[in-house]
Amino acid sequence: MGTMDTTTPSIGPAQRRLTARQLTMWRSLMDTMEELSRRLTAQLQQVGLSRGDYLVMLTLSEAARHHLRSSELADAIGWQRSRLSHHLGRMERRRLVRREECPTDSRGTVVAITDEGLRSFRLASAPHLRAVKHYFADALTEQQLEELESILDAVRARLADPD
Amino acid sequence: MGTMDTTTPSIGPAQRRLTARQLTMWRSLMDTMEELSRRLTAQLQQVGLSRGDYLVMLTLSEAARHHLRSSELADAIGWQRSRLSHHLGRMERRRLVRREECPTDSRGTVVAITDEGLRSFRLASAPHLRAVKHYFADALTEQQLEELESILDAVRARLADPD
DNA sequence: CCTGAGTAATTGACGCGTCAAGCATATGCC
DNA sequence: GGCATATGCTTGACGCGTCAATTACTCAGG
Repeated sequence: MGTMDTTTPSIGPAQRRLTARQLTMWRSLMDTMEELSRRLTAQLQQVGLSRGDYLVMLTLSEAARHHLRSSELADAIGWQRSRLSHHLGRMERRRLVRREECPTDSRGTVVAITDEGLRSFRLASAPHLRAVKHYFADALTEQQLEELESILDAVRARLADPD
Repeated sequence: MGTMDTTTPSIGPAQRRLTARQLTMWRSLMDTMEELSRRLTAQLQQVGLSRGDYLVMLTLSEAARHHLRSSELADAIGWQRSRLSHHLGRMERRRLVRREECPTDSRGTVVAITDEGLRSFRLASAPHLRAVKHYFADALTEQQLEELESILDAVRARLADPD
């Protein structure tokens, strides 16, 4: 139970258990990210959009002719179909997007951003990016940004690993 | 609008706008954290607990006599009261916690973890910590952990800043 | 053609989180 | 004491996210 573990001769994963330091960092990471996320959400909410709304409209606004197949949109933003369906339903009620039949596959749906949606997105965009810059980009040095990149790569490698 | 901005003589925040690199890192950070969070949630779900359940029970299990005032619990885990109320309601239905009148302030509530809750928490704990170790701690070098610490400090400083 | 397997998207149920409103009790001030 | 105000907690409404089930269509093989 002590810090030194005589049963594992320091091969493989450093220790069998998390060190106090690792655990602290983990909690800190979670806390910080959650607060950051809350802050960004609150910022967007001031113009009446959620983070999901923003992401959907960003993707649509960048797409050719401002529309995408529902499944392409889901893949682009990494959402499950059902999540997207629910979200589009809510967005459609607010006239931010429109759903149309897909001409090439009658099972499919094409999602388009409306003029109103585009206006709303453009209005939200500048303050949102400013907030990201303020809380994230301006907080870090170029050096730290690089370090973060390698940290995220390392974690993503773990997530991608089949084991 | 180009990359070089002649109006700001490179003082203050490096650029007026986010660089492509910063924006990419931001998206990467968000994506990675969300996936990490999903993974941890799924892991806990295998033993029938949510992340919230785990956090609440962890805190209670560490408290003197396994109980806390509702507001102390909320502060300890950084939740709003209403969130905690809702969550405790759900946990109480599943007999993981119990709410009792506070003897010193009749407005107050004391929350205690039940035996069943404690059993459930202990059962969940080892695999959960193993997952945190696997996806997070083992992915990073000691060096990276230090870098992450300073990165998180920098962001937290921004979040704490009044402006 | 017709059938069966696969695919696109939606739906319903339910847990979760936030906001605003509400209720009961405590407390400071006259 | 009695009132205003503050505090501790709960509630209801509603947006959000996941899972499992469902509907509607496509398409390959016979």
